[in-house]
Amino acid sequence: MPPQPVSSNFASIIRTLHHPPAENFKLAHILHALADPVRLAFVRVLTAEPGGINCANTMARAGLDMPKSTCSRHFQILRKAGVVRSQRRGIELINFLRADDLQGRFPGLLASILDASRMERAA
Amino acid sequence: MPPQPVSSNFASIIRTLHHPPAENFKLAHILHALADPVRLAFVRVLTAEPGGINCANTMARAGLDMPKSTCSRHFQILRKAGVVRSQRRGIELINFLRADDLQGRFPGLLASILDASRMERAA
DNA sequence: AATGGTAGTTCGGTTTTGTCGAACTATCCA
DNA sequence: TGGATAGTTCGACAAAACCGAACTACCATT
Repeated sequence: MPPQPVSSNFASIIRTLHHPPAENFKLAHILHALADPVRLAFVRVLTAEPGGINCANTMARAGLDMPKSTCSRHFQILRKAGVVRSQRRGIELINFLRADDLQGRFPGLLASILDASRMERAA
Repeated sequence: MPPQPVSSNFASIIRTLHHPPAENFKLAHILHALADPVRLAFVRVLTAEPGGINCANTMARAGLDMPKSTCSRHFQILRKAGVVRSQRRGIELINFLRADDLQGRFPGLLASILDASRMERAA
């Protein structure tokens, strides 16, 4: 086949950022996504950032430090479960909590987990 | 050392069945324990059995079949997280949901997860 | 107190899942 | 076109899940 002149660069965006529709959320996946202190900390940060926040700043706000690849993987798990939506804004990837989708699919679930998380931190 | 005449057989019971006190529950452990369809099914069964239910019957009521060792391990994870209390009754091990302890430590958490689980099943 | 039966745990080997550095891709700016 | 920044993917290694087999605990009978 002939060589591609320039790699069409939106293909990879589509490949990396697939978000499940709310009706396909699986409870087990959501609980697994939140059953990790790092990811739960990320979600707590996201609740305070309705305008979205990028990966590196999420780590900083959570007071955590880790390799970029690990952070990326944590966000990937949150994304695949439906907890987070990510969209590119310029050079960075902005993450949003899918609070409404979660509330619609499993009412009260996220709120009670976040309550529990804050309670545990406060103790 | 001198040979033990008869192995003191309560030691192993203490070894196998250690239940954390409610104030030591970790949210991440509880979510991890419940982030598995099999264990979540077990917990749903336990909610309907306030008098406790043994391992084999829990599987049966959940409509599941698996090796004993796998079932044992699932209950071990639930136990270590604090979701379940197990006590020997004669030949069998009876499992109870620690609903009150969970409610005391993380109010509303278990209820919302069970609601979500039943909702997902019903759909 | 030996035998046998039932309930469940532990062990060992294999498979799956998580972690992290290195290389790669996407985007912006000069 | 080059350099800088943000994040993803790859590959190798480490940790955890799975299941059959062997083991322990308990009860009942003899």
